[in-house]
Amino acid sequence: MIPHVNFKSGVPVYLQIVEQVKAAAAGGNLRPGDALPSVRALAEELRINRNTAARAYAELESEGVIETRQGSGCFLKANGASPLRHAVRSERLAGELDAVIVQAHHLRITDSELQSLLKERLATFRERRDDAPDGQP
Amino acid sequence: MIPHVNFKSGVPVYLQIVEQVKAAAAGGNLRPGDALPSVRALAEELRINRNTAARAYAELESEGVIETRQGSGCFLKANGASPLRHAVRSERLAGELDAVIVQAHHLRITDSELQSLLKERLATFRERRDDAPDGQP
Amino acid sequence: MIPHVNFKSGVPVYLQIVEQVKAAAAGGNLRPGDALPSVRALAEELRINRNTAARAYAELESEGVIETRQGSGCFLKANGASPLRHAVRSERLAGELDAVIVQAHHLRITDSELQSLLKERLATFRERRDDAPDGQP
Amino acid sequence: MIPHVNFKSGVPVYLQIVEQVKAAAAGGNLRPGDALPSVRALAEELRINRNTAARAYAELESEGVIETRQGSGCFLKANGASPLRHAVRSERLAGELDAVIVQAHHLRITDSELQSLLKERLATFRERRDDAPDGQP
DNA sequence: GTGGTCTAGACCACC
DNA sequence: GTGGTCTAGACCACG
Repeated sequence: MIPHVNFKSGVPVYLQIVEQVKAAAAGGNLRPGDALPSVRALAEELRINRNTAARAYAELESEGVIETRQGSGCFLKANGASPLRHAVRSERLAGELDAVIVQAHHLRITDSELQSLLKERLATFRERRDDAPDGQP
Repeated sequence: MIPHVNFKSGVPVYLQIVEQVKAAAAGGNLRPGDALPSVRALAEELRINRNTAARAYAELESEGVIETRQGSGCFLKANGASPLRHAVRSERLAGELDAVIVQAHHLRITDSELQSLLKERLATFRERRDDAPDGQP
Repeated sequence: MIPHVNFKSGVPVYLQIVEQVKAAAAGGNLRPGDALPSVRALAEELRINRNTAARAYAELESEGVIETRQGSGCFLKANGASPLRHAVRSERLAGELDAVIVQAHHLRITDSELQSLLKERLATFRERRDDAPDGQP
Repeated sequence: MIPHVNFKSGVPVYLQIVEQVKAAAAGGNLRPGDALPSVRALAEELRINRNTAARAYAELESEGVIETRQGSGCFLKANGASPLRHAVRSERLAGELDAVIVQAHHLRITDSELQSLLKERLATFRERRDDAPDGQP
């Protein structure tokens, strides 16, 4: 699983990597236990500084998404029990949803269109997970 | 309509203002034609520099949310026809939704919980709009 | 290539820098690929704030004159194919020429004097370019 | 002779008026002795503040382009002898020409194209002057 | 080391 | 009175 970075987007490169690994984990392209490329391999592949790659992995580890085992590399962790209570977690998500709702309003997208869109995107993710039963094919 | 800012959140103050004005517009607390507080008044109220307030308004104007008239102040624009085609707009929103879905996965919130949450938040917004039929009374 | 700024002229410092870099590029003192002084070095040299220097470079980048690479510095871009059609470009220049013609009239400089003056200035520029075949030696 | 202003251009309204009056004088649409609209007529016509119109006229008067006679209005002055020596005047113009040359370079317009363009624009101005032998027709 | 962002103060242009 | 610009200081992100 090699992320793809856009140097001109203004979004920090290390964050682009973080987001893509998280998205791959959510979408099933990466499954618990799967190995990620080594820091130096990733750096070479994307033509980025090794520090930048290391920073992305450090961020992912601190978020509990991956696990680095000295000498063997980085691996996707199981989507373990979150340290936060369910109510807290859904509250956090509610904040993000509100932002999406606000933007939908300014994009003149109706409530029901938004709900359909969510349904559609969820289906896409589910499909992707089912198509990749053993991690990246 | 006076936004409320949190100086310790790390989120730039001017962006907090932008988001709150957009949310107020989407939630019905601000209606097209309504005047926003002047740059000076806002700055004094929030104890921030005038430039910070001005920057928030500049950003809102560049996003097409407000209109600024020299010497008279800033006013909420009608949520006019977006210059983008509908397909482009919903694609843009889909990207944001995907990010929410990814985060939901990492927060271990199921698809159906997410859908319920969206429904609930939409209801909250609708309610707010109906309670403020003439702007904030 | 170190620009020279005049603090009493009333012209914004950052714009003076922009103009001088553009003039150096046109006059051959700077050639594609040449490095510009770093933001910090330029600021120190001219005794200005780093932001002022950075703003000049930002403006130059947005005009497509230079290219800025994180961590390495700023470099003069090749005077690449303009995104505008030739007709549009010469129309834009015509507007500037008209302004010069108007001013010539108010300075009571005749048409033929103006034409000679242009010829003379063009020769000066050409000479400068020829004297600096490898950037400023 | 009623100028036309563009409120969205960012250029101060009073300066747009100044430039247009000067251009009209140079192009022959206004001739020495011609009357300009009164401050209040101009302000009403363009839907601008009377102060803005007055400021434009003040600027024109201080540049020696027009003359205000209390009670009778504003009139275009003869393009009187400039207080500056010829050398100074052509030096000033040379600076403006240099700026045009630099921009021509960035617009990838060749030296000879620039010279032709000047010739063409001068011809246009001359023609306009000849077509309007008695001021605005 | 590099460039970029956010906030701020002073000043200006406009109505 | 209104909003806008320029310069500045402190801090951050990146390589």
